[in-house]
Amino acid sequence: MHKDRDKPSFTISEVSEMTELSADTLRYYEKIGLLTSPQRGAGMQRMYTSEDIGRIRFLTYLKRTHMPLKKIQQYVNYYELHEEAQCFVLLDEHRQDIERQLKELEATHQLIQFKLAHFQEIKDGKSKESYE
Amino acid sequence: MHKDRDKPSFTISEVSEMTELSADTLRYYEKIGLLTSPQRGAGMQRMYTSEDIGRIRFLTYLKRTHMPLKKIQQYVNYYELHEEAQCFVLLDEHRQDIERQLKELEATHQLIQFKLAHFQEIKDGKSKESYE
DNA sequence: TTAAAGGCTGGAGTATGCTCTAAGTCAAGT
DNA sequence: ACTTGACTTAGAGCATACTCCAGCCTTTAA
Repeated sequence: MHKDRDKPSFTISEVSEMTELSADTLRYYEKIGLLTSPQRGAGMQRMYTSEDIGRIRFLTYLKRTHMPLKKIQQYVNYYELHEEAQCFVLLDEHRQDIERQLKELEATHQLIQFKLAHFQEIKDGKSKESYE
Repeated sequence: MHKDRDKPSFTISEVSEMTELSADTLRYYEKIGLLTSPQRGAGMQRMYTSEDIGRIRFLTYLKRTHMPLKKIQQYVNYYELHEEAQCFVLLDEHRQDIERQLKELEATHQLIQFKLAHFQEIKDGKSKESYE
């Protein structure tokens, strides 16, 4: 990290470590428009600000909940154009999708607990010959 | 569906409709070993039993909660070999993964609710110029 | 001054999970 | 007899999301 009386800035490998995204992935996200190009330093090196990192963090929240990169891209686009109504729509759709995912995860979680109990019984020898 | 005093059996297109998987996907799952080959009828047509459909349903629970097909394949393999201990391990790993996913979804759900409220305020004109 | 470390670009390659196509078989209805 | 429609196969193609590579440039330390 580089400081000298300006805003702190970070190299790609520092950001990579902080965000757990590879440098390649960070460059890829920039290429496809998920991240705005950061400032460049000596020799064209990317210099990320804390704000850039905040955006990356938000983006990874969306990504980890399976928002497709194309949709994140649209969101970023609208955000940049200050089209809040569109941003709202996209985020609200994703909220609904998250709620659907929660339901599926909960249902499957139950089912798996049930199956695990079943295998546990077999392990304990409580039911020698009962396969479903 | 076909009945004539035997067990009921279903064609691939019937199963496709019931499970919301395309016929191509069903054949693909069979090819990679996620599904055991069903009985064949006249002209080599697949004849799925209710039990087959039960397996497909279980498999889609796993798939919808992001268990990789390779891992489902391993599970099916161990299941067929009656290696319950291995089945247990794989399912328990997936249970942990589901719990991780639930946490991430819940965190992101909160974050999005917050952002949505923010966009709502902008829409209502309550905060004209505040971008984060 | 030179060599190692780290970054740059464009583009090719990979993994996953389907999805589609071509060419053929079979059974039933007209 | 012949057409229609649903099925079969092997294999090619596609979308998504990376991941890696070659070849080059700059900075820094020895």
